[in-house]
Amino acid sequence: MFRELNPLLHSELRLAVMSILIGVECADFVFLRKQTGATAGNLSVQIDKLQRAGYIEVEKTYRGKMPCTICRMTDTGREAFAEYVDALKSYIG
Amino acid sequence: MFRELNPLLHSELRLAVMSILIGVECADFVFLRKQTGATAGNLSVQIDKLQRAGYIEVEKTYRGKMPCTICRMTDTGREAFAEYVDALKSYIG
DNA sequence: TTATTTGGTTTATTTTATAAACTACTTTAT
DNA sequence: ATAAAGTAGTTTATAAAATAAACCAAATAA
Repeated sequence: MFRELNPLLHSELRLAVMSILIGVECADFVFLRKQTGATAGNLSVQIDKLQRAGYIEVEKTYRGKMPCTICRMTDTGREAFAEYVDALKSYIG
Repeated sequence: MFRELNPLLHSELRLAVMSILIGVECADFVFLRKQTGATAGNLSVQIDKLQRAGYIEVEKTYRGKMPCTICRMTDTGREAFAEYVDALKSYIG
């Protein structure tokens, strides 16, 4: 009856990050922070979890002299997101 | 951009309970347990939280000699659920 | 009558989310 | 040149949540 909700995606902030990344080629830390309104610490932790799960790739570069963390979704991430959205529908119709 | 997700509803089990209750007049503990596959302890705790939030009403009766806990959604619950579902759409399109 | 099952609740433990504090710089002002 | 303030994060500590394990009271079955 109810499909299981991937706990890695069933988190407001991680879901927001994935929701952004699914629509763009990539996004940096600052952009994600502004779009989500999250604190830097929270965002840092959640990005890490998504990366460890293989849902996103994280590239550490510099923009000028400033550090810049770029995130992009992986195919695995896309699949997981699609499945999560589908599973959600078993709850909210 | 992203609407806030009511943390009381953003929980797999509580969401499942609400999802069941929105479709029926009422449902008892045993039914909810079977439909959700949750443990009794977990279900007990989550029903309590939904009740305290005013999202469901809980009636303690007996079916024959056996205790029977009947749950039904309140108007407040219906509103909260509708808003939650709506907010979710800002994430999953 | 003594298990076993049913229908739960309570308490303890683990996991998760979040905030606070910190690091390593860069930029601006003095 | 130096101090103060800002940027881009990470790490660590704390609060909150989910879950499991243990328990209880009554009913039923052996």
